[in-house]
Amino acid sequence: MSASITPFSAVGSRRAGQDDAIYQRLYAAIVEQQLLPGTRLPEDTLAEAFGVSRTGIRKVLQRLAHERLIEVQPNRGASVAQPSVQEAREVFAARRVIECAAMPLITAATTPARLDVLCELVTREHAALAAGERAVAIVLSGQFHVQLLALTGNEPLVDFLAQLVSRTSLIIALYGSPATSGCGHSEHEELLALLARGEADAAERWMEQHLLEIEHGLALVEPIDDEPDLKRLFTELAQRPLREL
Amino acid sequence: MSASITPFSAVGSRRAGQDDAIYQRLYAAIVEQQLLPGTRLPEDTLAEAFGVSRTGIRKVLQRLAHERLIEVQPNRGASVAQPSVQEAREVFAARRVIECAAMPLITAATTPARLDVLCELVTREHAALAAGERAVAIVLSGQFHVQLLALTGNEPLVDFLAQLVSRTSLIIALYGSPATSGCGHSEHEELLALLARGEADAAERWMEQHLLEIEHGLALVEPIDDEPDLKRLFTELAQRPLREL
DNA sequence: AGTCATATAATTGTATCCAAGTAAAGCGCT
DNA sequence: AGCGCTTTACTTGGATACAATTATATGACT
Repeated sequence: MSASITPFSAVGSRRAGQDDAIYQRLYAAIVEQQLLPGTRLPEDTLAEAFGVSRTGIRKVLQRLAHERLIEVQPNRGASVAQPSVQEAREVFAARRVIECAAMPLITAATTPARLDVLCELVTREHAALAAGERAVAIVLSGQFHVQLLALTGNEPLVDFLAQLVSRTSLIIALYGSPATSGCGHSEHEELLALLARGEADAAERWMEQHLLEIEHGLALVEPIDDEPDLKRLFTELAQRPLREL
Repeated sequence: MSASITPFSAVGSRRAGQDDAIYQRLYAAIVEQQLLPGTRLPEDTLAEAFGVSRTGIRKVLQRLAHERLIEVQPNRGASVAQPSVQEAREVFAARRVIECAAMPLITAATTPARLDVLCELVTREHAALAAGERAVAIVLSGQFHVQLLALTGNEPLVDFLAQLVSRTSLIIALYGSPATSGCGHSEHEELLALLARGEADAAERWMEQHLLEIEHGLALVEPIDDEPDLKRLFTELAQRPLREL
């Protein structure tokens, strides 16, 4: 019963074509962590699954590749992107630069009606969290950040942040513990309070702290490869004393 | 004798394919204002010109469309983008947010060797301007801004700014007078001096002023459509008294 | 003359086909 | 058993052919 997870950027006035639906489905599946990082995406399989030819699939994959949600190795095909530790750090650093710097503009553009929209997103986020839908909560948490920046009315900035937020979903999937639910419990509400009072500087500091907390809640260490891990795991397992289950 | 104008973003580790060369040529032609905004880009013509099939061309066009350098109307084809006045304002606003906010990071990352790289860009910009190559000067001026942000080492940010800078070329082509040569005469050197002295705050203020000056040097008014203009032009021309050439 | 409808030309959208490249399996050898 | 080579299967890369859509030009009608 998840709300429709649509890509944030409308990408101009390009009206939705046939393959746009395929894009949105894949996009949603990735950011909702149904397709985990590393999952291979063969063109044939997708074409068959969506009932179209490989041509249409390739267009969609290209778009996702440009948005860095999938990685395409030449002659090897596409798979859901696995951001490296450095990439992850850069994504967070970029988010800090943009979201903090835009905070004065956001505060200036705040109106009660617009606050309501954000408040509703927070409510839905809490509901998803309460229902145990962690992945949906992460997406909603990201949408909060995007909708927040949307108050600036600056489409290029919003599109770019939407991209960074999408990549953040991948990063959480890779480096987060099962407990990491996007942003902290009721932190977003704190920001709304600051905005309602028009405290731009405090809001900016809050955002920096908020993003730092999320980043520091991750285990940003390069995951070990499967090969040596398996070897060690087996020898370790062979030498382990037997224990009844 | 223009230096190779390559797209700033390396777009990951995706090694250059065959169509990447086509992309770079089209990219350069657009930002150098050889292909002016509004120019139609039929797939057949391009395919024939580059000696490849339409398949490869479409991939390139899709990428350019994603970067907002061309506009693709469904069933109508692609043409060089014509940013609206609002788009232009948003591009500049986005640049102000990013480039100003990143200035502390840039100042911190400044080293003499890196300043030399920037200084050389300024030199080449002046040389192009002196040689009357206005379009090249605009591109070099843009590269200065991108290389500046590259000091942060933040790839997502740099890629995004590169996109904004490219769009700035289009905006200048549409709303600039023949005199607008990207950035002011020897302004960039002023910034380098500030960076050398490590004055982060002054550098940030300088950048804001710099970008505002560029924007205000443009005639950001919606261009009149050709239709009524042509009618008026012809009647005006018909009633004009004859004059010997 | 102006306008609407039709027909034609041009361009894009999509599917299918063949070639090329890469990874994996199979085989023989040391 | 381990290592290297060859072959096979699979996947993508690119081109071509056909269908769909749009814009233009032509013509008849008001």
